[in-house]
Amino acid sequence: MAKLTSLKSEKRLLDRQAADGIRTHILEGILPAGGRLLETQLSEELEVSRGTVRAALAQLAREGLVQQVAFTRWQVSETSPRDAWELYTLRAALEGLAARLAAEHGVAADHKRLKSTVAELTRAVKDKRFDDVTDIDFRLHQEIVEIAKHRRLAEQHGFIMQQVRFHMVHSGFFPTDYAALVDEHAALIGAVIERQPDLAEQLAKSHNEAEVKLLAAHTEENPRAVTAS
Amino acid sequence: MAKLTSLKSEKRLLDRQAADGIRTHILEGILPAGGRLLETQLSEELEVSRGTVRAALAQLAREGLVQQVAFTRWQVSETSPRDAWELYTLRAALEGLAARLAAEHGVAADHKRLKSTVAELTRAVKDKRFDDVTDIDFRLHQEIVEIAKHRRLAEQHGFIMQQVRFHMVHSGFFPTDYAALVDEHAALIGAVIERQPDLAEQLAKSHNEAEVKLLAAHTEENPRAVTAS
DNA sequence: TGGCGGGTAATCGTCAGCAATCCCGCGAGC
DNA sequence: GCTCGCGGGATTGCTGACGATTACCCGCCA
Repeated sequence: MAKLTSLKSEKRLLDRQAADGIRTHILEGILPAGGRLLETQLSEELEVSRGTVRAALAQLAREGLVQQVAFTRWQVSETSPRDAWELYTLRAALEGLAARLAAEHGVAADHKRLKSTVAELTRAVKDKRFDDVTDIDFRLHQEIVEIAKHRRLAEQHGFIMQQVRFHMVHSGFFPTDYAALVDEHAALIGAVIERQPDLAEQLAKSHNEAEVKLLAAHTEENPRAVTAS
Repeated sequence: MAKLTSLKSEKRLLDRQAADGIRTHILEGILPAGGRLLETQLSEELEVSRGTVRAALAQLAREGLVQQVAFTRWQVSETSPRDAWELYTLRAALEGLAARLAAEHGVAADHKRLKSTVAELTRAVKDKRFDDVTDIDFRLHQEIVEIAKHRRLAEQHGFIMQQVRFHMVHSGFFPTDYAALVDEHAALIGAVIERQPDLAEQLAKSHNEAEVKLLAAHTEENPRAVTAS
């Protein structure tokens, strides 16, 4: 059952390893939003050449975590309410498609996995392990996308979710109504398992719209909480 | 009224110019699908260093036009029916969102521009200038996306449309029912102008679904027309 | 036929260095 | 006081050469 993980791609492609390292730092909030990134400094810390660092930064720029100011500097992206709106609307569109496809193409094994993850989510909420809740939430959505068997969709969704995570870390926004969260996910997964594509798509979209409204309210109350200089 | 176009970003960023050059060659079909790309050869032809060529190729790989086989070769992407399905389903989701937003946020000037482009399209079909029809079709969808004022959506849509163009060139698939094409676009633009977000989204999606069905029929009739070794 | 090993060719990664550009502070001039 | 221009310093952009690593091809051999 357990898949073999490719022996290759272990050590190789140094630029991607470099990107992984920088990405982790950004996603964990160690590097502040808007913070500057120096090629020479990174190349010393990571012990790779400047060229490799440049390749890594270009990749991260494509992922939306880093911005390039030509001839001047690299910096960690900043977070604005506008970004949050873009992320959630785009996420809704992508996850709507993913939910539809998953409802159409999912097989028994997929359904089993989804049920298991929902159960995990429910348990984590009951136990008030809220850090775990967030992780499981992300994983659940990722599983739906994987079931959709759509390479480009999975890639785009991954980038978007990375930015969502980044935005959450730097804006201090987290879900509040955990009961509703569980209900919405349970309903979505139910629609997927019962092979109701239209309903699944609709639920995936409305789930995201609910979040974007919460977020809007949050940024109203906490204006300019994080935006750097 | 006319905006000033930035004086900068004209000549600079050699790696992007290199990417532009290679991209054009690929999109025009000069380089065959699956065709190999040699760093040394490209660097000679473009008269830039190999490092710059590598940066350009990495960019094109992120855009989906080129594939990297680690330590071995770069090659132009190949086209499969699966790719076509991915492109059209993803495109439907993105353009659905774009149409909805455009219907919600579009202003009079936007509506005027859309009407003008639809008129162009109608005229081109009437005159049987079918090359122009394809270009105007692409431009119309791009205008809707621009009206949506959604940076990430515009970026993703651009990449997808590039791949759609690539796939059309290499699979020899082009629209056939031009009357229906004009009707569908007119209906979509009408919904946008009349500010009917739900209808606009629905029309954008069904328009794409119609195309994916045509494409499926086409690849049934012409199996393996282009897929290289 | 199937496995082993060497040769070749291409990419991956490094390095030193120069060019191009931007940022910033200082001083001149109004 | 304010604006403007002008260098100097810092950082990125790009190059060329080089060695390291890897994949592919092909012949040898059992």
